[in-house]
Amino acid sequence: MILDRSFYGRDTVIVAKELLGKILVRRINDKLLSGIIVETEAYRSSDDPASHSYKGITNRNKVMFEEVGYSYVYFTYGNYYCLNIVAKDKNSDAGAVLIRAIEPLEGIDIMKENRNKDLYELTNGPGKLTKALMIDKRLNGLDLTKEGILYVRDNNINNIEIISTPRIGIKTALDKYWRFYINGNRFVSKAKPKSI
DNA sequence: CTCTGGATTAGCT
DNA sequence: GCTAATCCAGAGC
Repeated sequence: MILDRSFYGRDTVIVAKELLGKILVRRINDKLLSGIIVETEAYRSSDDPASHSYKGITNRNKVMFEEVGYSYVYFTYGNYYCLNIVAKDKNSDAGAVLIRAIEPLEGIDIMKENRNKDLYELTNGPGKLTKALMIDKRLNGLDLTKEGILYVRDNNINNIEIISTPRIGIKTALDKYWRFYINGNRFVSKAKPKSI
């Protein structure tokens, strides 16, 4: 039921696409907060100038170089955390999938307390969903293939149409269409890539 | 040690 | 559509 290590041990771009429709689960004490992943981006390694791991290993990005299926949480723009899941095939030294948006399922009341916003503004962006789910740097480097405080459940979804576009908020590698989202889903972020 | 800019968001025009 | 807020990581000296 929980996605296992082999799911993440494939090409980062494939995993980004296949994470759409899966369920991200965050447990806080005995409460579950969850949502369907509706928007992702793939960030690879030395072949991807937009990736944190492009120039090699640092203290911040080291989990991207380690075992797949672990969380990579980083802080940005002075206010926000972004959640990634380490994913790469065995020929690649680093890679991760950024979770950009989810569709809330369980724990919506708690998400509203955390965000003080209406339903459609709770989790429709990478910095928004981490706030809604109370994800910060303390959750960096967790094994998401175990049923702990953060994991991803499998889910059977049919008839979704996947759109790919350049990634959001970057200035390089705009020729790589490594952002994926579920067409028509209202919880996808409203951000637009620089070129499309 | 200092400086620069960011895988963003909210709020204003 | 535009931009301030906000602070840390990474790079350069």
